[in-house]
Amino acid sequence: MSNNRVSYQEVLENFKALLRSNNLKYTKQRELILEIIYENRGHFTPEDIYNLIKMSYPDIRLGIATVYRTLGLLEDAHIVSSISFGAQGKKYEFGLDDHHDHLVCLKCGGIEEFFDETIEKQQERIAQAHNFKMTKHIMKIMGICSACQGK
Amino acid sequence: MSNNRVSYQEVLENFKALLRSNNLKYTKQRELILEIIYENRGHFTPEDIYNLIKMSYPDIRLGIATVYRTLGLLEDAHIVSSISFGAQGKKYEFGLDDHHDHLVCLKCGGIEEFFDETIEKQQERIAQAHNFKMTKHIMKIMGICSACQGK
DNA sequence: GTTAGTGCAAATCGTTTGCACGGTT
DNA sequence: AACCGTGCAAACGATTTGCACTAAC
Repeated sequence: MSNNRVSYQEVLENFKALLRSNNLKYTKQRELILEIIYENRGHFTPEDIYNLIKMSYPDIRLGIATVYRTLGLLEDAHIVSSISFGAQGKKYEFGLDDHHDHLVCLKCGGIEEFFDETIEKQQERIAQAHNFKMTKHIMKIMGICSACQGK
Repeated sequence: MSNNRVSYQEVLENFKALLRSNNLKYTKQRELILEIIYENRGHFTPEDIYNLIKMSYPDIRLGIATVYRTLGLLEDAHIVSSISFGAQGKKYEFGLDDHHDHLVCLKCGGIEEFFDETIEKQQERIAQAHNFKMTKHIMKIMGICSACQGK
């Protein structure tokens, strides 16, 4: 599902251009956050990302607030997308919000992704029928994943 | 969508029986919370419910914690169901979780409900294809409702 | 040198919890 | 009388914010 075709160089250049055109500054922290989420494909909490960077780059000064601020930036720019877990916070993943959905395991917390054309089409039909201008949709199927069913 | 066929008397008796069979006590607070959410059909935050009760019954002692505790109870018993809005909390509505989904307006915060057989079926197919034991699913279509599109 | 970004700690917000008191059974 | 439920206030956990300092431009 993730967009593996885009090289990190390309992603980084895009990000730099975006920063430039918004009078924002290019900092080591911002680069590292993007790099970490690009390299370690998967779904991470802001704290996960903070810890990964602290581990990989012990000498870089970094506060959790910067991680939150940068993730907001990256999400607005559609470079990363997030999935919400209510009071338990959000998880972020690299990639544009290409309308894929999630299977969430209630036992292990693991996340599988899927894309289903039938559902996408039907959502558009429903929105139309309600005269609703859809900008986003969320679908989560929760249950027990195959790996956890044996336990 | 809501189950208007069930009378309040019936609902209340069910709730009382449930409490009895779990060695829980029947209190004025618990009754009022159920009553308020039954009477005012719609989607309410715990705070909404707290305020509604405070307004309608100024002489009843009530703490917000009791509202949270009772809503948890009612949700476990499938008497009410909730929809989550991330860090912004949950909204509760009367009625069993009969697998209906929501259209959420990003402008006015309003919620419309819908039920779609095609989507329900497709979700089951997807879960099966991933060997996933589905226990619950969430679907939210977000955008601008018809009323807000003029503004 | 100007402006934006940072870490830190304090603040926020929805929710939960410990506890002594009060109500239900 | 026994036990559960309650309100209150403090605790919580994820996130945001005010601020003085630092780094990018």
